[in-house]
Amino acid sequence: MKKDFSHREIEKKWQDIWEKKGVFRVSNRIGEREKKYYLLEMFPYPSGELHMGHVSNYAIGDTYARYLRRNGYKLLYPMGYDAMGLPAENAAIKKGIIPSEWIKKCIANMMVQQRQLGLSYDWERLVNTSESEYYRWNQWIFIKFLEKGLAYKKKAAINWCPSCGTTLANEQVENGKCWRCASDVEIRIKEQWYFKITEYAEELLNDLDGLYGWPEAVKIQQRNWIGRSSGAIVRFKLEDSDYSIPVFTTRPDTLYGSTFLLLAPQHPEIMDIASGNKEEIQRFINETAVTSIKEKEVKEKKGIYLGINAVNPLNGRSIPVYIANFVFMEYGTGAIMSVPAHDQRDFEFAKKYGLEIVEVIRGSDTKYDGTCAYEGPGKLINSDKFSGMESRQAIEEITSYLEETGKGAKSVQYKLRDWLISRQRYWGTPIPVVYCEKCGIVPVKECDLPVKLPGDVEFTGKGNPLETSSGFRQTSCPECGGTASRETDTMDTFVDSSWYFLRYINPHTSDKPFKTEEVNSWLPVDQYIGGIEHAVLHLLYSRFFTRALCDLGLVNFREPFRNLLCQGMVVKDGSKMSKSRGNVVTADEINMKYGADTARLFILFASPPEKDLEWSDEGINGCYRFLKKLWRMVQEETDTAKKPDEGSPDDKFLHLLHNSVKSVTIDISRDFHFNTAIARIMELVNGLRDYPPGSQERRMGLKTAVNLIGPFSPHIASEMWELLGGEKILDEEGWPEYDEKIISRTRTVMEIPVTVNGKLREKLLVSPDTPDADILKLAKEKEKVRQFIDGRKMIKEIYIPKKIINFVVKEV
RNA sequence: GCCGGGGUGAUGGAAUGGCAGACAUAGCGGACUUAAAAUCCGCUGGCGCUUAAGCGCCGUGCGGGUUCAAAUCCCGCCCCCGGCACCA
Repeated sequence: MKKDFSHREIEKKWQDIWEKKGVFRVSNRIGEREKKYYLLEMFPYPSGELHMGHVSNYAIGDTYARYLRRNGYKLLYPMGYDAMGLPAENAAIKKGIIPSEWIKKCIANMMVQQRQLGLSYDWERLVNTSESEYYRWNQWIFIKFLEKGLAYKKKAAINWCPSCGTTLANEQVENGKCWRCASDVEIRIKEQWYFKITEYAEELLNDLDGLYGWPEAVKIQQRNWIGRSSGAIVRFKLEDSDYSIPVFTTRPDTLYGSTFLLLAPQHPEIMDIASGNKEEIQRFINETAVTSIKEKEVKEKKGIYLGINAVNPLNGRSIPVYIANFVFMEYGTGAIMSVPAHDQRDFEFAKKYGLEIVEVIRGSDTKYDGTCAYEGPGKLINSDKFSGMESRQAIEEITSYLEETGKGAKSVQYKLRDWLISRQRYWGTPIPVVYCEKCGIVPVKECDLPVKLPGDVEFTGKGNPLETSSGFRQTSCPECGGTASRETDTMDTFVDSSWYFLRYINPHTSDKPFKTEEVNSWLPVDQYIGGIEHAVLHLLYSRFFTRALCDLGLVNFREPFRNLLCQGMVVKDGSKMSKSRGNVVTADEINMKYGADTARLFILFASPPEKDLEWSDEGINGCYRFLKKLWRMVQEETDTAKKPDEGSPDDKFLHLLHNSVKSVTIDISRDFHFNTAIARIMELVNGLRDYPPGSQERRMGLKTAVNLIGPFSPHIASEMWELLGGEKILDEEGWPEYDEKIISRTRTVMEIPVTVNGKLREKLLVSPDTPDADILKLAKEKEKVRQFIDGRKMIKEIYIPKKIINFVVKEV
């Protein structure tokens, strides 16, 4: 009799069987009676080494995948690699390895480790975004976007990461630092390519309401990021000029209190309207416009007078026009009307430059007191015919008045900016346009795609390596055939991940990105699993892409991910496990010691999936012990010559069995509470010790326990299933069923806690068919209960059937 | 500052209005063993009473409230984590 199991042997055996039999492959055709399910994990950047954070992500997905298959779903469960991006390029700079070679090795390593974890992907659908067969479709989509006006080029203030040597989208700057390398981001002016995500701002916002399967936290983050504000655009005419300056405000009710205007330093019309010292103004602009946005601290407010005044459109007052360093060009109209009495920023500015402050809103309990702005709502004062009105109403009426008199209009603005996709790096998708002196910007012809990354480049660590290729840049114009130069910017790698989930359906299709009909039949993704750090990045970009592709007629749905599970981070020493932080516990080291089955079981048992987990080996041994125990019981069982007895198993056992199956099923399917599901399986196994080897209870219970543990620890479960005489391999077996009727029929005794004034005094054991009145009577007869009710006045007798009794008594 | 999420034994966690601490880990005690490992059994929230079986009181960040009953709902506060941060 073998005592312990050899995880290495068993895991290898079953991985080979699964692969040989192609158990997890799935065809694109969905039969009429088949229930399809698309389960997806956020694909990884192939760092080359899996750590426990990855294991957590994949264990959640794979366990659920195996559960779904066993419950009759036709399951699509693919894996791929987000293989473009800076780390590979940095490796090239540091170690002189070509990125494509480097990344191939990394992917190979990742795949080996993923297989060793026993993940049940359909490997034939592998997607690698760094292959030209993938990224050519980025280029193709780019050209479609260009044709539709969804891709465009503009010169604007951009975020520049000096360490990565490239521009960044707004979403990729966190607290003024680069999301990848945490360097301070600088603001520069640069001409760059953008995707027009703002075109979908309203829809991206509104449709969040329909995403019932998404965590509220993610939806809120997206809502805040999109940042919708409604208000009015008000035009301020300049004195002695035909110019007027439009400003956006959410508080038209404060318009009478507007005593100056502020323009963003980058405002394009400054030099046309300024009449002060232009040199000084230019100096101010230079100082403030291009700067670092490193800040937790709010910068000191600074401004400069333009030497010109505007007219307040309501009261005709002459008000000065300034430039101010805290006004954003990218938001609203790049100009604001300042109401110092009712906006703290304007208040500070007014104090600094000695500008007039006029109170126009008076709140009921707080109001403007001269020390700081009053920003709340209230009754209007000093506002002509609007005086006395409440803010809410005044906003409406003043806006209508502005519309009637042609001085303004209702307006909605968003914080969301267009997605800057240009990157000055090599290891990304070349943007497929050329610059022709005669024809201007010309897209590469579809038939000439892909524009491949050239091999003859130098990685010096300075500048864009693409510019060092001798042949890449020089090309001919697709329109006129004349000499032209190729764009050397590549795309943000978030472009790759914005549609990879569609490519899994047709990973090898070479004449289009994917087959629309098949994609429509599988998508949206039924369950997506990934980290919350992508709440606004990848998840917002993908929602935008899906809509844009829908409007291009390429898909027929607008939301890509129906349900979203954000798993918690695996944390070590206080920060997220990652190779760059050097705090990883690798999947390999855990795997060597305990095996994949234990590693998976433990990480799922340690906490519910959405919670962060501070990694610790403490406890993993418990899961290892549990599997060993189960294994030993199965060995005992197969060693027993005795045939299981006939007749029906005892009620206590049946109750335990069916209840266990029920709990495990509910815990997995309702809310991914794998930790409690595993606890229930442990209880079942512990309960089986009451029955001797060879008894039918033991035999039945073991089979069920092995079956239930299958999704979590698939190798050893498959092996045990075989040992127990399972005919099919476990992953092709059905999921155990439970019978609610058996659960209630076999409930032999009911334990009813009896409390007096809410304090537990006794537990009453009764048969489940005892009438309620008798239960109360029995409870009152109990010695322990009488101690607390005798001689006192009974106020109330509460019996919540099958749950609890509470007697409310009063001292007399 | 604003918006989220959270705070339960020594530890990971369970319980979402009805027995607080399931299931584990760690610890302690015992069995087996020459010994250790492995395995198995028992105990394990705090305080107090009791020779003992047992019993009582307290206890889910803090303070109040609702309720027959609160970790769970409501109000106020403290602390931790995450996101946003001069967006007019």
